[in-house]
Amino acid sequence: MRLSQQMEYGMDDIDRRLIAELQRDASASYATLAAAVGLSTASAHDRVRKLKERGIIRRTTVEVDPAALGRGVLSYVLIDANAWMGDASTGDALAALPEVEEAHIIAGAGTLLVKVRTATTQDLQGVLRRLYEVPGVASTQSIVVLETFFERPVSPTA
Amino acid sequence: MRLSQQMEYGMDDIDRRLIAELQRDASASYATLAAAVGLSTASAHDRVRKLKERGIIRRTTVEVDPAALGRGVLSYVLIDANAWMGDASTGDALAALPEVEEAHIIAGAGTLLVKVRTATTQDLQGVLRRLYEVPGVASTQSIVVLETFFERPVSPTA
DNA sequence: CTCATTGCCGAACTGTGTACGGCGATCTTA
DNA sequence: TAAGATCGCCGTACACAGTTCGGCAATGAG
Repeated sequence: MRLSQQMEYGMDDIDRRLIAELQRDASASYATLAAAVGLSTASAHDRVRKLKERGIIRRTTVEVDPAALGRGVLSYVLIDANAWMGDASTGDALAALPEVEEAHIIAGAGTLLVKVRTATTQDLQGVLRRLYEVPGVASTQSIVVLETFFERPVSPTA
Repeated sequence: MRLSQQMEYGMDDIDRRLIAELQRDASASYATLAAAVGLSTASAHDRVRKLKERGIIRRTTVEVDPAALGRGVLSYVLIDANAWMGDASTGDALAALPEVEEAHIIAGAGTLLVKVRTATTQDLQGVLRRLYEVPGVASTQSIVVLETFFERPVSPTA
């Protein structure tokens, strides 16, 4: 076992560059992908296959313009609870709301933090009403995003 | 011009189902993709190509396990400003920090909201120190995520 | 020193992406 | 109402890319 920077995932620098390329354009051919990292097509294919097998690459997906889907307004909602909300049932109840994109349990003042995308601020109002129907929700505090500088994938570079 | 639910993007139900399938697995073949929505291979190919041309599908990418990249700790940082931070230079300065995944200008109490991924909470400390070097940053308030219920793509369904 | 393991490569095969032409329906316009 | 244009859908064919296979060299273990 050799020394590792944080934990042993068996990732070397070529793997990180492969991930960076795939994050940029997962539709690129294995030939161009291999050329970008200085490997043969077969080797690049091997490495990407292993990254998927190990669960490091979870899936290949598409990034969509939220406004085109009627989700042009981004908000974050802090939730205070009057009961324990750490069980899976809470996650299921939040996942049932299609406008909720992320749901986290947090440390500090509040209890929950959810990321919400709606068409309008009126629709955010509707989501808040449905949030109050989730067991344990005592109060909410909404943060509406006026402008987004950037949203990008996890950086593979240290 | 027919009536639309929110704004005219020329999206019909088949387009939304195609997007949902691609979000689930963008590596699927056009044959299986077409079968999932009840179309021929050529038609599915046509629709996806147009969705990309119109910018509705921005890119195909991969979802990566953040922990494997040394980004196992997720935090949100609220920033209060003592100067105007709405210019692009602020966005550039934040984008220079690889741990910052999102940066937004928000309404309400604070001024900025950034999403940060680090290996440890000590590393979050380091990011905060560098955040204070960004012009305009007066104070910060960190929200550390203890557990994530889910993170998922934008829902194409109404 | 020998063996096992690992990562890399070239080449062949198979499947898929991609482009093309034609068909029918819908909407426009005269 | 009739004629034309536009749009979406489809089947087909070809070239390209994904995928697999066997072999080679380097590394590490026994």
